[in-house]
Amino acid sequence: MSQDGVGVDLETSLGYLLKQASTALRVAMEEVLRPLGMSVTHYACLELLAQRPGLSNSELARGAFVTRQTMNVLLQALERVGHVTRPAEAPVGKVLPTRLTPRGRRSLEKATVAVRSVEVRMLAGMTEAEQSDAFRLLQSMIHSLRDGNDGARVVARHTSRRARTGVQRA
Amino acid sequence: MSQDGVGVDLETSLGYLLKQASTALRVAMEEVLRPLGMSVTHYACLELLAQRPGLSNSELARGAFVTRQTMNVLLQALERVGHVTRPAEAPVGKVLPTRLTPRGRRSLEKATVAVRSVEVRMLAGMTEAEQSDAFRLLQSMIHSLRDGNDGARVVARHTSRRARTGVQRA
DNA sequence: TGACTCATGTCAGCATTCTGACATACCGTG
DNA sequence: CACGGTATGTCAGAATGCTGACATGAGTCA
Repeated sequence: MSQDGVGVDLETSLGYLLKQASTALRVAMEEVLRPLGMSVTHYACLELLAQRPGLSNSELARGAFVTRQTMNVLLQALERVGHVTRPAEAPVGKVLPTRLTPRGRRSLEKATVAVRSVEVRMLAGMTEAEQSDAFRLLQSMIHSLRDGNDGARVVARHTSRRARTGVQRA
Repeated sequence: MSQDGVGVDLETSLGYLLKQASTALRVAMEEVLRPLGMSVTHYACLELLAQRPGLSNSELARGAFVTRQTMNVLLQALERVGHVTRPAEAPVGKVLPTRLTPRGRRSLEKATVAVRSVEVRMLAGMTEAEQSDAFRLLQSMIHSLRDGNDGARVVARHTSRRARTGVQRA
């Protein structure tokens, strides 16, 4: 209906398109993961652990793009159902290295297949060369956003820890 | 730290990179929007209304990638502070066309500048041609994900629901 | 015209994630 | 060694978005 002639730049905005793509991907993943009783963050956590055994809570959080608090509650749940294990005491410092249990690994396997199929579908219609291009271009955007910062010297970024204080909503 | 030799495919996954890029963009936007007391969804709503006056609640929801319920509470808040207006009664059907007030428009203008700067930063280091490539590739991914579906006829999904009649297009 | 399907607006309850805060452990520098 | 700076794990409360559900209006088809 609203087909106006204005140079609506949402239609031409890469940022908007990026959000759209990411949303489509998330939805598609939720779709195939739901039957397995698994959320995207849930899957990301397991996949990270499979590929890098012994990651800590904080490292997992960064890898899954959530706060370490959020990852912590997820890990506690996963521990309860026996998908991961953490030592009762930290071998060094406070860092608790997490590992998949055989059971967790089996659970992951089904999920990996499902997720892989989504990624394959997403890449359908793109040549190898185009996939490489996409990879390179996305990396460029990420890099520019991360440290191509204006004035505000971002040093830490826990996960996104600029956080002045909460947003005062309208 | 954990730099194992395993062919860690999270490092080469376009899906993972897409999420990373989208997260970086969201964080960057929140950063510049926070001083203005505005969230990303909040901004998206105003921007949509500026470019397509008279959009309905549901159309705005689809355009901002949230459910219509979520958009509804946002609109009520925006109405309360006088940034948008909706007729008390629907001119036709149940659809309430929403419009920006002058005040809402002023509020948007500042935000637009801020957001534009983020997008410019994100595109820094990319040529025009590369930006076009990125656009085309993202569109391809979105399209493949949306209807390149495998048998599983999922209908549910308030948000990306069909949307033949809405903002969607492309 | 009546039945059916679909989209919309909205209320209410629930889930997930986030922000705030605290204690603690490591590391570099003076 | 003491100290400031940074990271970590974790608990608790708050915000944000989502699912469920309902009534209503419009379009379609027989």
